[in-house]
This record gives sequence, structure tokens and C-alpha cells, in this order.
Amino acid sequence: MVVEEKRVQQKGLSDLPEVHGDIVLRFAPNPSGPLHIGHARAAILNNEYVKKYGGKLILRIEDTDPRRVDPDAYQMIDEDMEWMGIKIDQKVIQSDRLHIYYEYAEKLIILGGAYMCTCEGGEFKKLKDQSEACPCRDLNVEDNLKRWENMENMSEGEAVLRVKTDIGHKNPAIRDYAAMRVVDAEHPRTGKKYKIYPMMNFSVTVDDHLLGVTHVLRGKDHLANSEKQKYIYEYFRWDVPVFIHYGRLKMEDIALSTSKAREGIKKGLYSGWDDPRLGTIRAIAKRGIRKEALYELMNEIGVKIADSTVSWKKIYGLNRSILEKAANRYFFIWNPEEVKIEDIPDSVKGIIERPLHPDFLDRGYRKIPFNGEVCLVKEDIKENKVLRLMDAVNMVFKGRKAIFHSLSFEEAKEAGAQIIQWIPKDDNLKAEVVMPDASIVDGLVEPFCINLKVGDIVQLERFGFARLDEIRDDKLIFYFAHK
RNA sequence: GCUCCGGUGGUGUAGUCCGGCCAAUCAUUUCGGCCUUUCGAGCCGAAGACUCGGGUUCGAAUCCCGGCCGGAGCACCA
Repeated sequence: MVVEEKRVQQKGLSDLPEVHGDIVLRFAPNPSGPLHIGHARAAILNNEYVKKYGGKLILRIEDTDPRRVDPDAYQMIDEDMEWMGIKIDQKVIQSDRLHIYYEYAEKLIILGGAYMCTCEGGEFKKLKDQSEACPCRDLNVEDNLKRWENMENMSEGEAVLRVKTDIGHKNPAIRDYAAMRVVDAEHPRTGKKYKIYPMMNFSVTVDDHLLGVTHVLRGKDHLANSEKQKYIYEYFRWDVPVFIHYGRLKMEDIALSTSKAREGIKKGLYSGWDDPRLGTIRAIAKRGIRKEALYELMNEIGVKIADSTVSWKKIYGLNRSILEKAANRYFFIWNPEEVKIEDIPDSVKGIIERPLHPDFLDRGYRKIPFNGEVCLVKEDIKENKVLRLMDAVNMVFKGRKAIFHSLSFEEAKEAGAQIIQWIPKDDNLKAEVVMPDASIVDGLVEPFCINLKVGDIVQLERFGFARLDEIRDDKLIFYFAHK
């Protein structure tokens, strides 16, 4: 008897089709820079599915285009993976495996599935676009092997190995695509040792098969590639993994590609790969966005093929619900204005205690000395308006003078006072907050912040959440997360 | 231009395969209110969507056709 499954609210990720026992997934970035939010989606989704079904997650570094490899990227990718808390079961680097691709290329030639094409690129395209085969297509296996063995001696552009698909395929992109090519450039890892490099469609297919990948999660920009790759699976009679394509993830305000970001860094426009304006994982981390927020976001977006646009607001909302509980509170005074309150009763002078977190009193209290001389946020100062300095006194500005008004919170409420933060005039720490647009807000924080450690994420009351990034010359450098 | 794919409130999602339980889910957002020694959090309330036009059907977000809009791919990048 089949139970009615409709109308059952699905929580989280949709089911993966065709799961039989353990699954094997891979995350396969190109090492052209650090990971960005788009990579995070692929990495996190793969990770989540492996956790859900059990199996194995492989990290595969696709560095088969020597010109597009950033030597630093290998390490940056590892760091970013670690920050995301993704544990991989196996790591392979494609530039270690070139001999494997050579071996399978030769096999494919013998199977009649590939041929060595020496046509000029433009010429080939012209023929291909009219569904016409080029002369090389009819070469026999022996001639192809001869050419293949000679490929080592050829220079860039002289020859490619093509997978024989269907020259009449209605999608021109599928017709006889390249599998191997000559590259005359130094590879950051292997130097000049090799000059024949596989094209992505070839190395990916060989690796996915050899590594036992069961499901391939990739962006829909690979739709045509999946179809191309099926030809190779067929020639070798390999099982085809389940291909799942997801749509583009657009981030509002971040149109920056890795290459544009690199340019900007080089020109000094950005401070580095972790500049708060960039969409890299490290920039997001620096700003105090927690990985859990990213996980929730990616789980919610899932793997559907339609594009989605993610706003910072969305990420902030997710992050806020995490930080709200986690972050302790501190006073930050930007645009500080020194104020001496007159007629303060001696009884209130001393150490004021205020909870690190209003909902978790067991975390303890900050201690702030109060003697009537304070710094306030300039914008908070208004004539004739009663202000309550949190947990201290009520006061009012009359003319140029700051005068004591009353003591209790009740009196502040009666007077309709605004409740504001403050710090002692003579006992404070210098601070600056780097905002998401890289502008800097200068100010002072309360002395208790001396206990903070780099990496701590706090809420600066009435200002927002921020992460302590660095302590430089007794100055605390925060990065702003969000309100 | 050719090939392929998609379109549910501002945003993200569920539902679409197998039409009725959908005057459409949940979240976020926005706006009110309450509460509160943060303009935060919490609580209450409100706003807001099936791209359009035909067709099939007793019945369409769901199936079919067309338009519109959007996206992806289209020499040796992944």
C-alpha cells in the first residue's frame, strides 16, 4: 500500500535521485583564486548530501589549464574549505594525473571514439557549424595513433584530439569537441614537464569514472558539457553518473569575477582577497558572517535549476539569528564628544556593571568606571532632551552644559529619555570599524574590550555586529557585519 | 543568429512529474502595535505571488500550443 506523500512539507534539501547505498560526490574547483560564494554553494551542497546519505566527498583540483592557475589558490582553497568546516575524504589534483588522461586518450583513439585533428581552429568551426566533417575525422586508428604519439613534438594550436560525437547534432556545441590540446606554458606545479593537457570535458569524465562518482552536482552552465561527456561514457561503456544542474546564484552588489577582483587587488583598489567588498569566502568570514548562515542559505536555495538572487539582507537575517545569541555586547562610541555631567551625586560614581548578554546573565558582566566625565556619540546629543546613560544616570543638555537629571530608570522613562551608550572619558580604547564598503568609522570602545580576542564577534550596542579582526598599536580593528 | 533551459509575493522556497485537499507553504522583508535599560532580540497583527494569451478538462500553478521576459552554451577555459 502506497502512503499518500503529497502535501508533505519538505524540509531542507530535496532528495537525490537514484541513490543506491553510499554515494560519492566531488567538489571540483579550478584553482584560479580563493573560493567565492558560488563555490560555497557547490561545496556545501555536496557536503550536505554526503552527510545525508553517507558516502564520500572528494575534493578535486582542476588545474589543467596552466595559464589559469594561481599558485596561491591551492592553499587558499584548503583554507576556505577548512573555514567552511568541510571535511573531505579524498583529494586529487589533476596535474598529478596527466599520465592517466594520456592513457585513456589512447584507449579512446583505439576504440574509434577520438581523432587527431590538425585543422586550423577557425576552419574547423566553419565546417562544424554546417555539420560538415573535417578531413581528419576519417583517419584510421593507426594514423591517429601515429599523430597522437607525435603530438608531443607539435606546437600550440597545431593539433587537438577530438571526441567523435555526432557531426549532425542539432546543437553545434556538442559536435566533435576537443579533448586534448598542446599548451606551451609553464605549469605552476609541473613546470614544463608536460605540454599536452586534457580539456575539462575529458579529464572530468575520466576522473569521475575512476573515482567512482555517483552524482555530479554542477551549475547549469555545464548543461552542454554533461551531454558532451556522455559520449565518452558511451565509448568506454561506463556507467553515467546522475547529473544535477543548478541555476546561477546572483549576489546583489557583487558582480565581481575572480579575474576582476584580482585586477582590482593588483591596482590597489582592494586591500586583498579578503576585502569586505568582495564576495570571497575569506571576505565574508572576515566580516563576521558565520559558516552556519551560509549552510542555511544554501540548504534553502537547494539545487533547483532556475536562477536565484540572494540579497545581503537575506544573509544578514540568517547570520543575525546566530549572532544574536552568540555575540556579547559592548559599548562603541563613534564620533565621540567629551561631556562632563555636572552635579553628579557621589553615590553613583564608581564601577557600573552591565551584562555581557542581556539574555544570558551567567556570562558575567562588563565593568565600566563612571565618574561623570564621559564620551557620547555626537548625534545623540540634543538640547533639552533627557538622555539615560545605560545603567548609569539620566542627564539633560541645557545650553552648553550637561546637567544631572535623575538616577532611576523609571524616571528616565517618565521623562521619555532616549537610552544611549557611553564610555568613560579617560578610560577607553581606540577602535575603528571597517564597513562593508571599506569605509572606516573611527571611535572608542569601553575598557572591558581589552578582554576580547581576535576573531571574536560582538554586538556594539546600537551600532551593529562586528568581528574583531586585529589589534594594532593598542587600537581594536573591527569589521562590520550588519545591524 | 543557432541550441538548450527556466519564469510562484520585494527576496528565497514548497507545491508542478501523478490536475481537485491550493481563494497557494514556510522563511525573510516591509509596515503597525506590545514588550524591553540597544534603534537588537522576542511576541501580536498587517501587506504582498502562480509571466501573458489561447486550448484540453466538470475542474489548471500543475497538461498542450503560442507570445513575452530572463538565463546558459555556441574555437583549444573550468
